[in-house]
Amino acid sequence: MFGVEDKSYPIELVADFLGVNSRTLYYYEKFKLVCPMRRGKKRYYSKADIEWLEFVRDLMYREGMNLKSITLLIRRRDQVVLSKCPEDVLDSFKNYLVKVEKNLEEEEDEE
Amino acid sequence: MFGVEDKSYPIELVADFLGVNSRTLYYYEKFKLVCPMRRGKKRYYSKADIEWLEFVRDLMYREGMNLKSITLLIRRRDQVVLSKCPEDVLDSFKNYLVKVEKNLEEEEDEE
DNA sequence: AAACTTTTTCGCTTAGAGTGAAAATAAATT
DNA sequence: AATTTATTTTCACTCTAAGCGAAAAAGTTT
Repeated sequence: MFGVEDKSYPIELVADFLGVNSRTLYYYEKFKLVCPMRRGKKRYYSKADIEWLEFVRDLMYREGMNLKSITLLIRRRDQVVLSKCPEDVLDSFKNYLVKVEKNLEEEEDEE
Repeated sequence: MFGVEDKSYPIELVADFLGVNSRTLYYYEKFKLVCPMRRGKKRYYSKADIEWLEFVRDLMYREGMNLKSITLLIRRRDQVVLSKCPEDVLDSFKNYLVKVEKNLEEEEDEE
């Protein structure tokens, strides 16, 4: 996919690979759809991050979903849609999902 | 909910009840989100139609989902989201869903 | 067929998603 | 540490989806 294991990649490279603008990735981050590792201010995307973003991108571009729908499915741990995401990617994203859910419970508490 | 069993209601009344414009209901129909019975050209919404529309409206207004996402979940018979819809409403909507899926398979064939 | 409804079409508005360009900040290099 | 280079952030703009107002067209009713 991008060569070596456990490497991480700068935003511009990832954006190119995904075929989106880097500003789009910043935008997704605001919606907690991704959370790249940071050294200082600079972002580093892992392989799992990138595959996750591919998955998100497809939901948006291929299927026409919007951001809110995707975050809703994440929060409800939706099987039907999320299961289309590669097992290992979802695994490595799980910790992050938990973190996100906790934050969401604090901010707004419905459900 | 609206009184008597097995009755049906004209679009303006339903729109009022749901708190949306009747044009919105025509709009949803284009996206195959609802399919009211028709006598001639005139539409008649059943109780199940109305409850289904309430469900859809909440997904859109409360959760911020878009139409494409909802139709995707329907096509994938998504449990997590669709299960929030009353059993009986979903039941009476099932025949319609099957019909919708068949049409979709003819038009575009992916999946 | 006149009066009244419902449907359809056209065009406008608002908000979400995405991006370009430049300003601000950080990182790297000499 | 000062200059160059890269990244982040902000601002403003575009494009499309969702929704609705108003009027024209088609249907119903009496």
